[in-house]
Amino acid sequence: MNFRRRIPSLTALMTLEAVLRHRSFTAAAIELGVTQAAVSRQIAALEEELGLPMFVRRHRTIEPTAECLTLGTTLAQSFANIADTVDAVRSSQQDVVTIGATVAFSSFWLLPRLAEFRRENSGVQIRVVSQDARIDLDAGGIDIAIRYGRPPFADATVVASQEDFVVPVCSPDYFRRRLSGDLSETDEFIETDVHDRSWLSWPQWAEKMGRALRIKPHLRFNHYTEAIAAARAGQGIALGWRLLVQTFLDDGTLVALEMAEMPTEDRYHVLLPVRTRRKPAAEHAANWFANALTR
Amino acid sequence: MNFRRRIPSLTALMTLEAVLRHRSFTAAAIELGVTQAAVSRQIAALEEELGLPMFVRRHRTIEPTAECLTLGTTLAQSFANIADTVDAVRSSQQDVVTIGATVAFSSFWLLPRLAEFRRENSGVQIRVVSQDARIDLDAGGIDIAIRYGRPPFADATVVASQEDFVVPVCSPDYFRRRLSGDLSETDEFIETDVHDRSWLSWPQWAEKMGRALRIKPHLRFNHYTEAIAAARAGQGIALGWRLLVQTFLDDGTLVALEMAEMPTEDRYHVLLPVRTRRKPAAEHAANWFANALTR
DNA sequence: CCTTCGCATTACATAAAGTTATGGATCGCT
DNA sequence: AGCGATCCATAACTTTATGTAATGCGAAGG
Repeated sequence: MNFRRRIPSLTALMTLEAVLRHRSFTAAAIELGVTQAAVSRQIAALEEELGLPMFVRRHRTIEPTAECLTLGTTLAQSFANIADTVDAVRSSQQDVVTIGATVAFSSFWLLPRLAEFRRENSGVQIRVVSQDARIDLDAGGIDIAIRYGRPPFADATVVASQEDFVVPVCSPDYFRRRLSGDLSETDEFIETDVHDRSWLSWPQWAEKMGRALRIKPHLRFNHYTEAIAAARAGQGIALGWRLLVQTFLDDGTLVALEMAEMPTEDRYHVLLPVRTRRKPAAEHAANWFANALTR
Repeated sequence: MNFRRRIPSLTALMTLEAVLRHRSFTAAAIELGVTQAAVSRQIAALEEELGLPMFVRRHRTIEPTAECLTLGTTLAQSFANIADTVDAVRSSQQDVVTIGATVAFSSFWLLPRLAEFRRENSGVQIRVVSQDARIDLDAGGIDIAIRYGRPPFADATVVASQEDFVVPVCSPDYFRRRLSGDLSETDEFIETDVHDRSWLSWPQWAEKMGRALRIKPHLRFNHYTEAIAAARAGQGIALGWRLLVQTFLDDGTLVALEMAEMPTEDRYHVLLPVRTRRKPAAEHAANWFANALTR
């Protein structure tokens, strides 16, 4: 029962199964995410180990040997059984829903609403994965993504979407300290450095609002959460995405400097994966958050 | 069907199966031939990957989780299937040596010598593939070929070669019935129709021997074995390749009509494949038959 | 209290796997 | 006939996965 001694390299066997299915080293390499040379190496090593050819090499094509067909059939079945069981075991965590969002969205919008979600859905655990890098739903592991951008999304189905508005915000204290009136170059601006085309910087905001204003940021941060924290601490004016800063406007730790709010071109989307498995709990949670987002 | 993406490290899965069977990291490590630390590492990595515990660690003992039991059952079955199939594929070929030769060579030379080979190599099975069409060693499935022709052969390495001689042969009965002396047009000639440039027909023999003889064959066959059988049955004279008909000359069922034997331009070759894998048993058998051929 | 035992962890070593660059062979096309 | 395309093979080098030695921790039992 010592499988380690009886079975050749499982990497090579997995490679064999892919080559046999594709009838091509190159196509198998693409699926496996390695180079043709790596596949050639694995097949050669396996043939050496078994003392048997697996493929007859012909010009631009290969033919499997009888032994290869025999072995390949078993491998395909065995790997499918293993993969299915792994999937089943993973999804036995049926009641854990993993949500992916940006750090700012997660902090400002999602977390304050988790308590309410939990009260209404006591049987479901939420796990939050926050990262500013784009969440890839095809990679699996994420049940719901909340993404800022414009559809269509190759990896996702849009459950709901919500536009937003941008408005300059600052603390009440800063508001009292400055001269009333329009923004001017004597104001202290807080900028967030985000290298994403959907992001809005201060100069872009001024241009879109038609302001003849040369804005030189007084403070710069690489996370929006920090920029907003600085604004709330009275250190200047930051651009506020209404949906994200609404809780602070409500509790008075931030005030809007203008009545006019500029609509954003991009929107927030609640997304479900198109290619990876969906849990029922995840679909239910997605609907809940979609309602909360569009309310 | 991309198993590589769906299945965690197969090394870790194989480790899990062993740990579950032994209910012990340390005992599994011994079976796997690694250290306990390596096992600990693999299980930890798998638990991390799956996001689930596989074992509950207790004092000096471990208990598998329900998920571990589920997964372990599938793994044990899948690895057993793979191992059994690998074993079957290996042993189906390891001690079977397949020799390819023409039907005539197989019948007249090879088969009479198989008994002796078997006596001296009781662990090796010989399988004979006889066909008059050329044996392609590149196609696989043939371990040794015995081929009549001239090197070089693109698909083969020559282990040994042996020239032959051609001589007219007939049965002793036919020999007594004919007028003594040179062959004449009153003799009954048995011809074999073979469309191969290495073959020798009666007119070609007469020309090469400088005989002013118009030979019109009395009988024609498409297999040389039949031509020789007809000659032994007293129905005429056939061209005899010494190596092939030697056993009949020895047992008296055929006699040579002339002392002069014409050397053939082509030779017999014992060949091993250059491109497909060689079995140790096949190389040994090739040497045995090479010795027998050149003896 | 001390010892034992079995898993956990860390820093390091190395085997296994993968990559880049290049070659060879055999088609098909001009 | 020459050239280009395509697909597998191979060698030298790189990266990743796996394994090891040393040590630690914790919970029993004597």
